[in-house]
Amino acid sequence: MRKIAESTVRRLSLYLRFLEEFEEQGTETVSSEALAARGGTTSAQVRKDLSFFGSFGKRGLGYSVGELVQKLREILGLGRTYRVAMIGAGKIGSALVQYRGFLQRGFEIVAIFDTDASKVGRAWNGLTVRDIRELEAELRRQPVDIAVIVTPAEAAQAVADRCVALGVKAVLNFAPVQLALPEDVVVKTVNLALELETLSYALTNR
Amino acid sequence: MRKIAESTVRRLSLYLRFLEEFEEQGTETVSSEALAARGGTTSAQVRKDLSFFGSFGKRGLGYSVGELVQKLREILGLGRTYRVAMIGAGKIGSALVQYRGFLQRGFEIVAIFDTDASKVGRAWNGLTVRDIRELEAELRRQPVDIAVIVTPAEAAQAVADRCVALGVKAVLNFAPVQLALPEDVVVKTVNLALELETLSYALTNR
DNA sequence: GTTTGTGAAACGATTCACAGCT
DNA sequence: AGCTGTGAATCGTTTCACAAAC
Repeated sequence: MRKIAESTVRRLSLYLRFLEEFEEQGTETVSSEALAARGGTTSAQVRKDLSFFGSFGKRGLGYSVGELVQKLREILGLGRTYRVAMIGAGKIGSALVQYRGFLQRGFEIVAIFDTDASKVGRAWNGLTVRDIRELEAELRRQPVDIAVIVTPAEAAQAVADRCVALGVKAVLNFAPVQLALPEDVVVKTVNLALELETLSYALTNR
Repeated sequence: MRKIAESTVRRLSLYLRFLEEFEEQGTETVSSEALAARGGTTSAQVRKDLSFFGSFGKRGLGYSVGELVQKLREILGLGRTYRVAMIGAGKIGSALVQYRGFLQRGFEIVAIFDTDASKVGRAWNGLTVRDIRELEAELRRQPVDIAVIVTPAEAAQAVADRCVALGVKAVLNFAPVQLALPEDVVVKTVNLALELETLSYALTNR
């Protein structure tokens, strides 16, 4: 498949959210204009984004909400369940484990790891926190698709390497470091410091 | 000042992180090539990014680490402290309040709000959780620069509007909604569902 | 009449490549 | 000799504008 820009994929994900809202409200048909208004973009952008994957609309009419939801789920690969390992059972890990949106969108947390002896053995949302030393044994027993890394900065690279060695092909990284991983592994880093500093920049320069 | 791309600002923030590491290691001088290697970009990119703000290097030599750190802090507006209100005292809010990086970079949380009566009155990291009904009174007594929104999706827009009415000029939004705010207000949204879906897309299309 | 789908044009960001300074 | 700073060239994304479909 032709290479699609990350910005396009992010917008598709947004469109899906809006379409689900329209669906709940019982709206059956939506124009690129309406979708654009909801998402702060332009109708041409919406149409171009969709056009990379096919033509899903009817001229003069717009898009069937249900059909487009279906198509977007397919495009984004949301038709299946992803198995997720959470690495780090600190505050953020704990918040993520309880985040409904995870399961709602088909991301199932199947294991949690930590180094801290006082956390190991505790039950979290029905899952037992395991010692990080059991990572290899556990992920061989039940492989995962995605590793969510919520460790301190110093531990992140090493633990990511171990996950990759175990066949993990996608990493969602909350540790404030730039992970160096093979390029066939997808890495998304959420870096709070970065977000704060772009806010700071914007506040300063206006 | 000339409009600078968001991607540029994010890279500057990354460079700053790397330079601080170099500083700790006692490195005094760094080339655009070295910075680029650390950050996964190119030397030309580094030089171009910096050139928007001045010329900080010495030809034939590179950049003084200490000087460049200083300059970047200035550019990013990190020379001051920002006062932050946390709105929502759920799991994520609680994780953020304890996040060291906040204070470390000059972002001081001065108030926490929630609707939940069982949370109101509790002390969190030395701060008392207040009833959201006190938002106006409290933010008038001690104005803040930034509101961090960690409420459920349904509550986010209304609470953001109230903050903006109180003069808040920057919002960091963790609620999974697209906030509609006046364009002189800077909004950064961290949307976990979006990150997961871009991972899903990348896993599917390769 | 309305709205899509899409080439073409405009715009913006990155990379190239080299003159100029140390 | 080495490395920056920056115009020019390239590449990628967004916007325009209109013919085609309903």
